[in-house]
Amino acid sequence: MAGHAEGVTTETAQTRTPQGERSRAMRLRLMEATVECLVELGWAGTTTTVVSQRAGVSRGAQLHHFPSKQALVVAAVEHLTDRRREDMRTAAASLPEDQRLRRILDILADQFVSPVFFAALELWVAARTDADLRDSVGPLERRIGRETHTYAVELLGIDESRGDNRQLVQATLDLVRGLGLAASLTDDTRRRASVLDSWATVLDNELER
Amino acid sequence: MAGHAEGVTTETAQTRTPQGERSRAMRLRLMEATVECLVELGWAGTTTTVVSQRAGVSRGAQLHHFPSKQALVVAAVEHLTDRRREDMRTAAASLPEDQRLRRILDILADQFVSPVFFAALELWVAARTDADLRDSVGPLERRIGRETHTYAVELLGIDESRGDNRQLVQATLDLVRGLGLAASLTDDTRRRASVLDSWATVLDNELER
DNA sequence: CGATAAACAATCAGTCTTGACTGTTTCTTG
DNA sequence: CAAGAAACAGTCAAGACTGATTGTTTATCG
Repeated sequence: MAGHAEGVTTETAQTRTPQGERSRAMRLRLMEATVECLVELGWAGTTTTVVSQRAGVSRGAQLHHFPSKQALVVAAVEHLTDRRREDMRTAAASLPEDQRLRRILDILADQFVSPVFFAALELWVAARTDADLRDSVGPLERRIGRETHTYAVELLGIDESRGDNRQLVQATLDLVRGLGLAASLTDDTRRRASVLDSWATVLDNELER
Repeated sequence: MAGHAEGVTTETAQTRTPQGERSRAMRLRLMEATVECLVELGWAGTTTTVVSQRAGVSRGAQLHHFPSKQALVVAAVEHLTDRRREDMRTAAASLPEDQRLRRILDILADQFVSPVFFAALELWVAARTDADLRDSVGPLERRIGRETHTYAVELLGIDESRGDNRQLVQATLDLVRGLGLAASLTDDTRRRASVLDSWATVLDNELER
């Protein structure tokens, strides 16, 4: 119904969302659905069909945005890193003065028992035996590792160049990764807390400040 | 028994292997092939067909021994635990006197960067989102965890009830697990060695003997 | 206002995996 | 030695997943 003389562009676009906006929202929905699927169904269970259904996006639209499962998943990983960063920033914002070190460990450990980590874990493991995926995930994971490391150093407020500080931070991150892996199969919140308690005192003794 | 004609049994069985023997050998081949497939191809790539081909066993024979993929994989996990135990025993047998602690860490860490661990990792992750598999793998993994823990305590020659010793051993095992996970994607032998170096000195300081 | 291009929907064909079925060989037992 | 049971081989049908193809709607530009 082209009311032949209306303000053409201005008035017809009353409730219309610009295509760029919709496109971005759709990409976001797809990526978040991908993450959800990874967490709930694992790598093998995360089929492109399931993702499209969960995202409420038609299969064609999905393939328009992400031409392959590979592309979809890689984008989802990218998206994941942002969420990880955000989570950490907000948690770190409200750090109390007392037991600061112990709280920092909790923040770091939480990174590796969260659904976000489980999704990343699925990718991680799948990438081990998939060359293409490894090429995408490997560098990305290294970048995240470095980011997390420098952020941990920042939180702890230590000088990396002194003594074994650098190795201790790395060990801490490897430790929480191991704890996260254990948590993926069994809920061992209590054990984890006790291990972190001990580790906090150890770090307090061993870090050079 | 058929007195006069015993030549029958003895002579006809010249090159014949008893069926129990063959059966066991075939089961073993299937399980080892399963482990190999898990390591090289990952969980999704480990199809029953591929396993049977690699084991040189017909598909029918395979299904005779293991009625489903589930059964095959669970059996392979059981088999895995034995290999893990053996590996550790043999490695621990030749422990030198000097730098004993550091060597012990290597033995433990090797457990988690070996193909054996990678195969177990595939199962571990797959079990997270597969209820049936989790019921089989969960208890088993806990058992192995306990075994490894007591063995580590034995190697270190410490009293678990003193101080934070118990937590420190657990942290050590969680650490090497985290290191193993990192190693699955990127070969970071050097970094791992440096982290373990620091960890050794930490343990040396913090363990109560 | 008309045309072009992008976004989207729906369907379909090819491939792979699983586990069941049927027939053959090998061992054990009376 | 014969009969029955177990081990084994090969084939096949059902189901699922991926990605390509074709047709329709929506936005932007001349």
